[in-house]
Amino acid sequence: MTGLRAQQKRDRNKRILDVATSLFRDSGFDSARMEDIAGLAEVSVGTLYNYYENKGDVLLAAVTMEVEEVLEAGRVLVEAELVSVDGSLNALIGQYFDHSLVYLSKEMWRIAMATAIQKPDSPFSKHYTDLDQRLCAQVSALIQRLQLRNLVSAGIDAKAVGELFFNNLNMMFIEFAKDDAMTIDELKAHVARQNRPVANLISAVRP
Amino acid sequence: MTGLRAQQKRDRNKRILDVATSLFRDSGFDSARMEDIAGLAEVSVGTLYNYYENKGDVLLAAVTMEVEEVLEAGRVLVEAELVSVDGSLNALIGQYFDHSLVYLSKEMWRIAMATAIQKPDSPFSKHYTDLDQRLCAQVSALIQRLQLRNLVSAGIDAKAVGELFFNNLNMMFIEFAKDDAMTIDELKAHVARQNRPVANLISAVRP
DNA sequence: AAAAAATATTGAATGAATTCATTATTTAAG
DNA sequence: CTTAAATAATGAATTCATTCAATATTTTTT
Repeated sequence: MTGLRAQQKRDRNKRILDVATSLFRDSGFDSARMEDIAGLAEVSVGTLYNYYENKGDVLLAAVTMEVEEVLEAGRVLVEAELVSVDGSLNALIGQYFDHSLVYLSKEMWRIAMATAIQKPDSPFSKHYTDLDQRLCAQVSALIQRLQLRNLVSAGIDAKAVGELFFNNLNMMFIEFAKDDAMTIDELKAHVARQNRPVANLISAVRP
Repeated sequence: MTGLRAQQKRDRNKRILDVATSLFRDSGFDSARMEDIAGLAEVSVGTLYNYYENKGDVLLAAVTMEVEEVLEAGRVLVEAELVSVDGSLNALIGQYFDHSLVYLSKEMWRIAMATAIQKPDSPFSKHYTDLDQRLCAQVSALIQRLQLRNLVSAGIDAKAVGELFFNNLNMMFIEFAKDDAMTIDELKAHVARQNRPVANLISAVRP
């Protein structure tokens, strides 16, 4: 038995998250009022605030679900056949970007990222930051695996280079979210250009 | 003659900015109410909103002044004697970081960055983004100058590498602002480690 | 120098997020 | 199976950012 309370909590939480995600996507973040979310999820406003510290936190929770999926898909790619530094890196990063607008709008990303920066102590911000670190670790893991396969030169600090690549793609994703006119393909191309020189330099020449 | 209106505008604007900067630093962003800022600056709330679109914009204006100073100091460094890739890069970046907490608190940075992301169409957000681009261009300019001096290998895409370095330091600065416990020295050390492998790889071996 | 047009200022009104004292429900103890 | 303790839900009240119609000031025109 899970306990009645735990069950009810899970149910309410799911309802809140489902309702909020649709509202944010369909009406935009600002137009979705906490009262609306509470009403549609059949809880009171007070209860809503029992589950989430503030409106931004509700959004961050939705984004979080999305990133978990991206991480899982990325894990598969890192384990897969590795061809070249440039190729594998672009495949992984391209996958991140392709996944980003499936459930979420650019506006939702903007507000989620802004909230994570603005209130770093709120529980969901911490969770979001943790996801970022796992994504970063995934890029580093890719470089390390390429190194094990002798596709990256031995002397290279793979972790450091992975962080560099990740921070770059993360920053570029912020630029992408800020600019409604920018397409995913343009984003990919720009990041690929930035990565190329370093990817080439760290590539080991096969004996 | 400058015109009475223009003069009054400049005066009011200065008062608002001075008052707001102190209030944000001393009482924190949330505790500083728009009514307080207006009152101390001797204008009405309505007028305050004539000068700035929203509360975040007021903060962004303060941050903007600060970044202009950093840019100017950076310009001097880029023109100065260049020693090595690693050395020059760390000098420039270290300068950025050292300057960052002179007038502003970490909280002010967090909210400024969050606002710039969240409302990319507001005039001050555009201005802030523009400053970021100028900082980025400055890092690229450094790499290009190192290349002219034959300290960076000829074949390298200096602009791309500069962007990579910049996006990395920018992202790391966000992490720094999010973490109240992190010191500037820790930030510098971490970024230096991330840059080192690439700095070494692009360095030309002097003939 | 009066009138008209253009620009700015004002603060009360609005609306939405957030708080909190009260009330209700669930769980644990006797 | 009561009773007490612990948790959770509630929504009216509060607090602020933001808006806007009315008013005032400055500039331009005649």
